[in-house]
Amino acid sequence: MPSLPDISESEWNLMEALWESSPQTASELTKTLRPTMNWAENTVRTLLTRLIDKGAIKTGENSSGTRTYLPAVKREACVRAEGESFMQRIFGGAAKPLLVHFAQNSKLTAEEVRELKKILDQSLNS
Amino acid sequence: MPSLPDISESEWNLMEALWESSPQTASELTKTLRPTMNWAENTVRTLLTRLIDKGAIKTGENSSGTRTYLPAVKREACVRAEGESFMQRIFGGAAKPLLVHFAQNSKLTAEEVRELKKILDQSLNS
DNA sequence: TGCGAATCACTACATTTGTAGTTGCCGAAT
DNA sequence: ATTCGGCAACTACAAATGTAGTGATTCGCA
Repeated sequence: MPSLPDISESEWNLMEALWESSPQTASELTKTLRPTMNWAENTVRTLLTRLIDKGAIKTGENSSGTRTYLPAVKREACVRAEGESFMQRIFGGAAKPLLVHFAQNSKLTAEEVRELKKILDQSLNS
Repeated sequence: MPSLPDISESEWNLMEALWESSPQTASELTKTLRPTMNWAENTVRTLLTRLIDKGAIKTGENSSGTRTYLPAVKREACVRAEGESFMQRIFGGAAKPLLVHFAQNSKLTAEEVRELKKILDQSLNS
């Protein structure tokens, strides 16, 4: 178990951009994120450095010799870790209350409910 | 919308203790939390002060004139807020992917699955 | 009636996070 | 060669968080 790094909220946005498409250079990332985050490029660079320190991303180099960045951890694993941590913090680690909570607090379409029920079933016999 | 305060992880533990039983004095809380957190009483007091500043708790006084603390916000509301924020951060605000994720990553008993399905149904017609 | 324990109000201090700014270097276009 | 725009390395700095320590008050008890 590589024991995943702790990714902060701002950092998470960066990671999403990289999970979505990588490698990217710092300036590419800045442009990618501009619509949502509107960060200065230096902000992006700082976050990149921190993510490298944390071991969440690695670097490479593109054809023109510019440094590129790419994830060193899988999104799914990070999502699981975040989910675990959240479930622990708020629901004492119990999945059912969590599921009940979100089921009750969300408006779902009939179709979504159908899908979810199917998944619930699969979470049993498989 | 009272716009709930931002409660940190350590603070959340304190809140849980108060939601569980209140009012409590600082030293009572310290004892209550000792098994789980093992905090110095001053740590508890600092957190209490911060929670007051944030408007998450209020104070009273017990029969012997010692200050007591009690929640100023409802647990359910805070859970909803935390849940919203988590769902936003990790699942882009979409409930279905979140539910799918936790449904897939949890081992549930047949009974729990039954219950959840019922709740999913109710989340529709009501 | 001074003392030790409990209660408070302040202060402390390292980390983490959010969000940049500053400086130095390098290569391509005047 | 000068110059200017990227790129990279460092530095900055305030707010939030985790986790106490110190000093002043007070109140029951020896």
